[in-house]
This record gives sequence, C-alpha cells and structure tokens, in this order.
Amino acid sequence: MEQIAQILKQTKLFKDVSQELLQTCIVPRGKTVSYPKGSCLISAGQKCHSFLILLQGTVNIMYYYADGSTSLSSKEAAPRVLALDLVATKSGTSPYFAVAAEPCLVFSFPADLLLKPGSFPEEQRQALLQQFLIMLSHLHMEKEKHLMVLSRNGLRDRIITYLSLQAQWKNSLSFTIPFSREEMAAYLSVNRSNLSHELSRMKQEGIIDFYRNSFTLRKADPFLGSDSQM
Amino acid sequence: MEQIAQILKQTKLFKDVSQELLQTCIVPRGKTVSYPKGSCLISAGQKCHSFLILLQGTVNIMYYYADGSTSLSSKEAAPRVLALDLVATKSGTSPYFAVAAEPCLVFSFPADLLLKPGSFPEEQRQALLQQFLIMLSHLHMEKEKHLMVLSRNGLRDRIITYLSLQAQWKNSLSFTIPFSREEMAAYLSVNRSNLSHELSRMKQEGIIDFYRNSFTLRKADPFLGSDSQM
DNA sequence: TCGACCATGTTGCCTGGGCAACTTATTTTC
DNA sequence: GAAAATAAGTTGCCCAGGCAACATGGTCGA
Repeated sequence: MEQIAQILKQTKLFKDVSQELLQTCIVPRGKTVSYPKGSCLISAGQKCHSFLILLQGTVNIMYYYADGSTSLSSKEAAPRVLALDLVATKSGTSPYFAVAAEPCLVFSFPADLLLKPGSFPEEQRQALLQQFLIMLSHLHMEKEKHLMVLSRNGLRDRIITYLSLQAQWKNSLSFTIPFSREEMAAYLSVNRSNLSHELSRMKQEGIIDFYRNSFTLRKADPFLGSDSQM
Repeated sequence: MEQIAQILKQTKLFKDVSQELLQTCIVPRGKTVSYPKGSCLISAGQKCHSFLILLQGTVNIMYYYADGSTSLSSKEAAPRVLALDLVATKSGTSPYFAVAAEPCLVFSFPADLLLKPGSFPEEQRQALLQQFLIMLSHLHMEKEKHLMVLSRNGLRDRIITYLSLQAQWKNSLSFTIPFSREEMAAYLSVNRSNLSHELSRMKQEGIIDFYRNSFTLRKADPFLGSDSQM
C-alpha cells in the first residue's frame, strides 16, 4: 500500500509532495484497478473526472473511427498521469481510447481532490494546480508537434518533420524513439511498409541513419533547433 | 482606454472580473499594439510570456515549414485570448505563427500578473487561474479534434470526420464553419480544388448539403453525438 | 449596368503512396 | 539451438488525390 504513494511520488505531478501526505490525503480516497492487456482504461465518449495514475504497464492513446480504422496519438509508460486533459474540462468526455498495451495497474482518485479546496493543505494544493497546469501545457505541446507532423503531406516530409522535432526535443541529432516501426507508422498515419521503404531510401541518400528505433540525423535539418519546449 | 477593459471583460478569461478591477490591475501594466494585415503577432521560435488579448481583428494560427509550405491550425477572432498555451510552459517558445488575417489590435500583459500572487486580489487570481485551466483544456480539445481529422487518410474520410465533429460541437446537423474553402482546405491539409470536387460529389450522393460555408449532414453520421466537449 | 476581381467549382493528367504478397531479420519458446 | 512467431524491409500494382488550367458565379466599385 505504501508502494502506491511511492510510485505516485515518482510522477511529475507529485514529485514535490511528501510521501506521507500522499499516503494520508490521496491513497485512501482512490482505488487501484488492474487492466489486462488490450482492455480499455478510458473509452471515447466516456466521462472521466478522476486522475488516472498509471502505476505499472504502458498504454496507447488511440482514436477509433466509425469504419474501424484507428490511429495512434501517443504511448504512455508508468509512472505516468493519464486523463490530465479530461479532468480539466467541464464534461470530462474523452475523445480517445486509452488501451493497455501491456497489463496495467492504475490508481485513480477524484479530480476534485485537487481542483477543489478542502482535502489538501491549501498551499500544497496551489502548488499542485500549478504543476497540473504545466503538465497540461506540456501535453498540449506534444499535440502541437503531432499536428505539425500530420499537417505535412508527403511521406518523406512527415518523416523528416517528425525526426527533426524529436532531435530538437532530445537536443541531439542521435536519439531513440518510443515506437516500433508499426507504431511509428500509426503515429505518422502512413503505411508501414512504405515507411520502412522510405526510411531505407533516406539512409541510402545519407540523410539519416538508423537501426530499429535508434535514429541519427545526418544533414543539417530544416529546423534551427534552439531550445524546444517546456 | 476604458474601452480596453471593456473588451477584456468580453473574453472568457475575464468575464467574471469587474471592469474596475481590470482597469486598475491589468490595463496599466500592459500595452496595446496594432498589427497590419499579414504581420506576425507571434513567430515560431519566439518566446512569449505575456497574454495577448486580441481586441480587434482576426488572426490565423499557422505552421510554417522549411520548404515554405504552411498549414492552418486555427482562426481566432476578437475578442479572444491568444498565447494561452505558451505562457503556461517554462520556455514559452512558440511552435506556431500567429498571423494577422486582418488589421489587429492587441493588448498584452505579463503572464506573471496571473501566474504569480501579488498583483491581484488573491481570491480573484485563483478564480482566474481556474478559468485559465478550463480555457487551456478547451484549446487542447480543439487540437485533439484537429488531430482526429488529420489522422484520417482519405479525402472523404477527412471531410466527414471534420464535419461530424463540427456537427457534434454545434449540436446540430446544420451549422456554419469559420473557414472559406481555401482555409478549410488548409485546415484539412488537402488540395482545395479536390476538396470542392469531393464536396460536390458528396452533395450529389445526398450525404451532405452545403452552400459556401453552411453545411448540413444528411445521413446518420458515424459519430453518435452525445454531448461533445468542455 | 458593366467590367474587374475573387471565391468556388470542374476537368484531366500524372505520380506518390496505400495495399498485398513476399523475403529477411530478430526474438521467443521448448 | 531449431522451430515458430513476430517485427522489419522489399517489390510491384494501381488508384486517390495533388496540381494546373480553366469555367462559373458572386461581389463590389464606378
């Protein structure tokens, strides 16, 4: 049980909160649920007014469309706060699915513990709200980057935009991405085999180098990477 | 000069703040700048730690790429708070350009007026931060929707996804969109003439009806629109 | 009322990239 | 460590949609 508070403290949200406080104010008011691989932590259309803390496992944030097709928005690994963006809205209605990519353990507690005064020392609560705001804006920037990628039409342009943003974010021309090829293709919303093909071509042309999910940009990339975000 | 406070109060951010308070706490600490059509209120890479309040005019939020191509993220009309998403981040670095689509008048003030205590009655400030959070999450949802649209590959799928989300948002099968055809094409990141063409085809097939920027969905759309967002 | 201008709609050509079918590499299982 | 399973890379076909060039209709100023 103290394990929960311990993992909570590893999240960006709670990093500055004492484990004791978490143990007394948060842990007793939430609950822990485990999800088998493939199950949904959050479904589109569902309302969510609780913070979900991913204690163990990884989840994919995905969009599902009427015709059965899907697309990958992001991949989140424990320890991680989910549903940040949902709890701040009035309705809390999710546009996306959060799917367990591997077996997950999730601790959830009502968002009002943070959003409303009372259940927390007020000063702490203010600090947490501040942190919440920062995390939300961070999440927002991730979406902006994704939009920048998907706004490009050509396959190669999409790849370059994505890799450049990654390099900028990691502040290095060499970096690893969190995706397998298939996931990368889903994130870029392109055909997997074409993606592989184009990557090979770009390697041959000396633009990039890569092995699996490790990439290196070879030529000066179009983005003059100063500091990136956050 | 009181005009400024008056327009400020029309924004979602300040709607619950008295005009007097705005006049004393905000207006004297900010400045007003006018931008000719086509000029940049915010450039990508630039740091922004001020709230920008669009008093008059409209701006396009756009991404610019190295090869000169652009894409349209959104269109904002006065009265409106800009740079919401930037001020919450540490660096405040913008990934996008805010371009005056018509002559604009902008009032800006340091974000710290809200983010840090001192320059505002504390209770008011808390309420404003709360509102800020809601607005940011709203903005975030807009990006989510845009992502859902751009994740679709087919032209028709993109159109349907976009129109369905609009219908859901407006809570009606008939609605107007804020875009001209050209802007709509830019938002959808598709070719304008193909967009027109496909729209016509869809009209002929009885799926939709439209005239200019007024649309009506004819057939049951794939999204079971309950309440949408916020 | 006319002409100029801009937004929207139409047509056809051509290619980028989706898709399927396959090969090769890598990891897992017993 | 061989077989099976999974992930990555390769090839070719073919059509959706980018692009250009043009047609139409709507708006505005004189």
